[in-house]
Formats: sequence, structure tokens, C-alpha cells
Amino acid sequence: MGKQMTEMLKGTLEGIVLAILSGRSAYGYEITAWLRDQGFSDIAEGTIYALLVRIEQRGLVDVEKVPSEKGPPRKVFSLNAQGREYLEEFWRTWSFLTERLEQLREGDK
Amino acid sequence: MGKQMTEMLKGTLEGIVLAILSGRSAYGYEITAWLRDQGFSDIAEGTIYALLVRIEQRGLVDVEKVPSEKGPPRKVFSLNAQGREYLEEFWRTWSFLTERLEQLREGDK
DNA sequence: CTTGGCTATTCAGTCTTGCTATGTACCAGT
DNA sequence: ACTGGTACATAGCAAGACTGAATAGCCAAG
Repeated sequence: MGKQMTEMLKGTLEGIVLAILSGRSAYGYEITAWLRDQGFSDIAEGTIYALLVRIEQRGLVDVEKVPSEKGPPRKVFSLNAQGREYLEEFWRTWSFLTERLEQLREGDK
Repeated sequence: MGKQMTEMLKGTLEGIVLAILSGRSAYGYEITAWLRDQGFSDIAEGTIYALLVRIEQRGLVDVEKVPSEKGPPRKVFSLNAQGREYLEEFWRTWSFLTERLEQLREGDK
């Protein structure tokens, strides 16, 4: 993926991960795999783990260590009340941006 | 505006400015004023000028100095061929992101 | 049993970008 | 002279994504 995507992900990747977690609990490796599936082909694993550490420290998620069948134990993250609130604010911010950009895009035609 | 918006603007603000310039030529002060009008209440002037310097150095815009009736001369920017190409790529990247996020948003319901 | 491969997490160092704060300069009205 | 609006510029900071590598457990093939 290109530089544009890298920069655009700043701020949105966090929302994307929170949105994923609002549907179901998940652990880092799983989230990374899911994102790759969705076409975010070049999101580095390190990026996701760093992001998960951040949202954990901000208290947006609860964490549970779960043993894995294969490999080291998983850190399973789930969105808590504060995280849900933060996610809602994310959607509001996102909506504002998309509206402005949609206007700009149409204005060009 | 909040921290979320600040982070989300990284990568999109550049596209926004290029989109503005694709409609008509404009200078920094004008762009800043327009953005404030559109609700981007806290975008700093310095941010826009720094961004304009960057896109000029990357050769995405042409520049012309035009004397102003009041105040110092204006640096009027207009999108060139390379800039248009870059803007199109921006729209593609943006579309990709919005599609994924729209899916996530609906998936939650 | 040893190598390679998949699962799973972590971290140091770098780059880009937006914000803060400040400074420069020009002109008009009071 | 002073204030305020116009117009541009820049140094230093903070945040987040990337690179690249290290660590570690488990299993199957050779």
C-alpha cells in the first residue's frame, strides 16, 4: 500500500480496531489476520500490537489472557463501556469528515 | 476539536486541500478561512502553510505571486497535472477506507 | 533430534504530519 | 501612534504508523 494509506490510517486505524472489538472480543494476531483479509495488505503486525497497548493503557478495553492450542497465550481484548463511548465519538468525527469530503468530491464534477 | 480529529486529519487534510485546489486556484489565507467556514474550526494557519510548502516541493501545485490590495502579496496555488493524478489516488485510497468502515459500522448493528 | 514453519507478542528507532507559539510585513481607519 | 484585518513563515513538540528484529511456544517433516 502507499504512503497515502499510511498517513490516512493515523487516527482511523484505532477506530477500525475498536469497531472490530465492538462486535466480538479478539486478540492481536487475529485482528491482524482479519485486516489482511479485508485488503489492508500492508498493515504491520507491530503496528496493531502497539495500538492495542495504547488503547489498553487508556482504559478502553478489558484484557484476558487465554492459553492457545498452538503457541504462546493470547491476550484477548474486549471493548468496555468507556471504549464504547470513545467509539461513538469516533463515528461522529468520522461522519463529519466524510460529509465534508463527499461535498468536495461532488463539487469537483 | 478533539484529538481524534487531529489524528484523522493526518493524511486527509492534504487531500482536502488538493480537492479545494482542483476546483479553483487559491492562496493559504483563503483556504484557511474556507476550512473554518466548513466547520474545521481549529485548523491552525501554520498547519496549512506548512502543508502548502510540502505539496509545492513535491511538485503537485504551481505557484504564482499575486499582489494583494491589503497586506503582503498572495501566493496563489493551482493544481497541476501531477497534482491531479495524486488527487485521484487520494480518492481511491479514501474510497477504500470508507467502504471498509461503512461495513464495520453496519456490521455492529 | 533438529530444522523450519506457524502462532503470538514486544520493542527500538525512524518518518510524516498536525499543533503551538511566535514573528514578519503591509495597509486602513481612528 | 495604535489597533485590527490581511497574508505568509517557521522552530519545536506530540502522536501514530512503519521497519526490522527479537523472543517464545508448539508441531510436523526430514
